[in-house]
Amino acid sequence: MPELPEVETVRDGLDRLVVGAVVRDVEVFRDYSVRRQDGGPAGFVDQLRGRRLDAAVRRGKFLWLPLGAPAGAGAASGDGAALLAHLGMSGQLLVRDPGVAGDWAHPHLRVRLHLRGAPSGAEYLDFVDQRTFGHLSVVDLEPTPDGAAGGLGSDLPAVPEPVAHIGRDPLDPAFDADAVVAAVRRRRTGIKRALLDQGLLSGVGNIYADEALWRARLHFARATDRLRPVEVRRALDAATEVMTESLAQGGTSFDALYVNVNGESGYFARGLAAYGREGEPCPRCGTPIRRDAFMNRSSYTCPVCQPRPRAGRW
DNA sequence: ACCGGTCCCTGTTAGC
DNA sequence: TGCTAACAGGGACCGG
Repeated sequence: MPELPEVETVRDGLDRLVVGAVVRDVEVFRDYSVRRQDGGPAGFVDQLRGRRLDAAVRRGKFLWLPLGAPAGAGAASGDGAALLAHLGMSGQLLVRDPGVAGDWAHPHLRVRLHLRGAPSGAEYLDFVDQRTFGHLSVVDLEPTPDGAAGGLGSDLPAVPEPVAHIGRDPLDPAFDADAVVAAVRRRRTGIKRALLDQGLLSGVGNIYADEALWRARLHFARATDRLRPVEVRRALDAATEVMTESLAQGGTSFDALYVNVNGESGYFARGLAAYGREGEPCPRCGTPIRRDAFMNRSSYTCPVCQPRPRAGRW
């Protein structure tokens, strides 16, 4: 599934390959993929057709392309609008070369944008999504409360309305680790729940939460209000490290005209110390990794490096 | 305001 | 072999 580093790889690809293009036409093959759109599928098409893709911006796992009017048309009103995308767990954005696009169609193609004037010469931007947890919509931009850039990839101090309540992610230059440490410690919950809470910080999913906690040697159930600041900081720094390393590996594995996100990057083949490794030896101490049910999914820990807190003592 | 549980969706895999 | 059930998971949403 696309984690933050994969989404950043996609953002970078869109920045290079389709920013500057005008949307000639839009096809929606699966209404559910635009379920968040005001006005439904017809509204989606109407608000996108004829607009120019002006930038590629990301915060956490949300990705958006601010929209401009095509050359010769009047200026946009207000803070503008953007094409917002969330890839969910199986979404892909595929930039199609006219030489191979032809009648090529993926079985899970949900939305197709027809482009004109892309710097890469690409003809289509395809949204492919097997499990349809992802979605696209055209939304209004609103100013950021702190006046800093809304996300990575643009200096525009604005974010899509659905992103406004999401915290910055650890790869954002404006990410304030000290402030996040303090906010985490004000919560009364477990550390993993806090890491996954997009309101505190964004972009950390189940996999990276487990990897970060393994690196920081913290059990997922440790109480946030009883952790020392240095321990919370260690978890945040570990999350940043894991994502930075993954980005370095994933960013080079995709073809220039095929911006791909399918969870099969090199990272998953060799980078994971704990996640998905039940029964396999901890890379640090050799103890078999343990799997626990947690929040209707799984958590992987080393029972020695990450001892479970005992009630009333931690 | 905070916190935790449930649901959305589909393809793959495990188990009977 | 064929069926069912579990599983993967971010975030909207809802009730306490």
